[in-house]
Amino acid sequence: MPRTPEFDRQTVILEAQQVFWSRGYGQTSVSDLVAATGLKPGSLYAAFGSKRGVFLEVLDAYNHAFVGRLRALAKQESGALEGLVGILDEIVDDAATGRDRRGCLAVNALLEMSQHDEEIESRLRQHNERVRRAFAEVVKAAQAQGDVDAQRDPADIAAFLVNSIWGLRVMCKSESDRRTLNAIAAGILAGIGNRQRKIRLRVSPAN
Amino acid sequence: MPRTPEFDRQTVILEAQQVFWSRGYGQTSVSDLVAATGLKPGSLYAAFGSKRGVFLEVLDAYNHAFVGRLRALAKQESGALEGLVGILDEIVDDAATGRDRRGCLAVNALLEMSQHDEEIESRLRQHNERVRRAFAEVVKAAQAQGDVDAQRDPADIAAFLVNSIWGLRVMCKSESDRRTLNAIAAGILAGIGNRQRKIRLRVSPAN
DNA sequence: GCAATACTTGAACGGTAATTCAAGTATTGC
DNA sequence: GCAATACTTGAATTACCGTTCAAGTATTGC
Repeated sequence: MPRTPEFDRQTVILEAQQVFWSRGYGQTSVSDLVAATGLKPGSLYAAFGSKRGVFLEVLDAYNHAFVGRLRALAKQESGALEGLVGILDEIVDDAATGRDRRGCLAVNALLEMSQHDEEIESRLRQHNERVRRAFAEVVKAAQAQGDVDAQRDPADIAAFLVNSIWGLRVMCKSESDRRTLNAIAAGILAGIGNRQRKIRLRVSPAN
Repeated sequence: MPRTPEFDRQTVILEAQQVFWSRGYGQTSVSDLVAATGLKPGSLYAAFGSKRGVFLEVLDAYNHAFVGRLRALAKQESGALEGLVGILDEIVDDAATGRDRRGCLAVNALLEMSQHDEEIESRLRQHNERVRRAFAEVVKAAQAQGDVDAQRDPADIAAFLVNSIWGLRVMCKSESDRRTLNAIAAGILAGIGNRQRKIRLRVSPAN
């Protein structure tokens, strides 16, 4: 009897994610979402309730993807530190290439909205905690593998890592000099106690 | 002959700064500025041209104040590292008290506007460079005073410091646990090579 | 094919924002 | 005091945005 919906919810969310990520919440109009997803306003509102509803789902999808990646890293039997360095390296590379400068969707949302939208604030706080726990698991694995000082609390190291990455996610908006970015990454590795430099950042061609 | 203007430009800018800092650019309406400054729309537009004009001047004032503070620190004959730790400590304390969670006006502006406003982007890039140079001067002083490893490039350490502080300016939006924040600060100090912990963070009462 | 179902469509609505401008008003030098 | 000056005022203007809804349309089971 009923007609079946003509769109795939997850596809729509990923398309909307691109727009929100590039332009932020406030600068994204419903018209932009309509253009990006192909859904007309009525369908969008039937499916998600509001522009804000779309955004909340986009945020959840974003967090889920990143936490999933970290959990996979923590489960591996070796290379946890290499995995962390890989993530750092990727963020540095993203900043140095500097094509879009979109930064991190969650950081952008936190700064744009947490002040005046309690639901988004608490949602992002939950996301933040999940990310930090996931990082802590990876750090714990790296400690078990003898690559990170086992004396220090993994949660503390994870908090420092998240802080540093968030810094890079801001930095990428105005800095694309690879030498500078590598120096920052080196400082971060020193901060997690990797004094011996067992792991080095991949040195990419000069910027 | 002419009537003299009835307001003090700097006072108006500082009042506007409070509003932009608390609410961000997009969420601040001209009515908010009218309410905060006491100037009516017509006077505001006569004096600053546009809402954006007010914001640019606010941004300049903000940068000028912070850079001035750093330069004063660099000129002192001793205590450069203590000064840096003091700034860190202040930011941590601000985050832990978490009364307003306004973070850093420049970071907020960078994330909100740099993508779609080239003039603001380049202005903030200049500000960023000035801040980093000023930090580098303080680091140089700390090196001369024997408190920071003199082998490392002050500019690199400064970049790492700015990155870490920007991270904290994001972190304060969703984290106010003092233990966690102190752990982050400890990581930052480890990152600038303060292994011996000559300087400790002031330990404030539990959160 | 047909009726039932519910998805799709896009024009219209109400609200709000930034900006302008013509009228009002306070201050100045003489 | 007076005329000249230019600052102040706030209602009006223009534009856009999120949201709704009534009409249209495609799909399904029979």
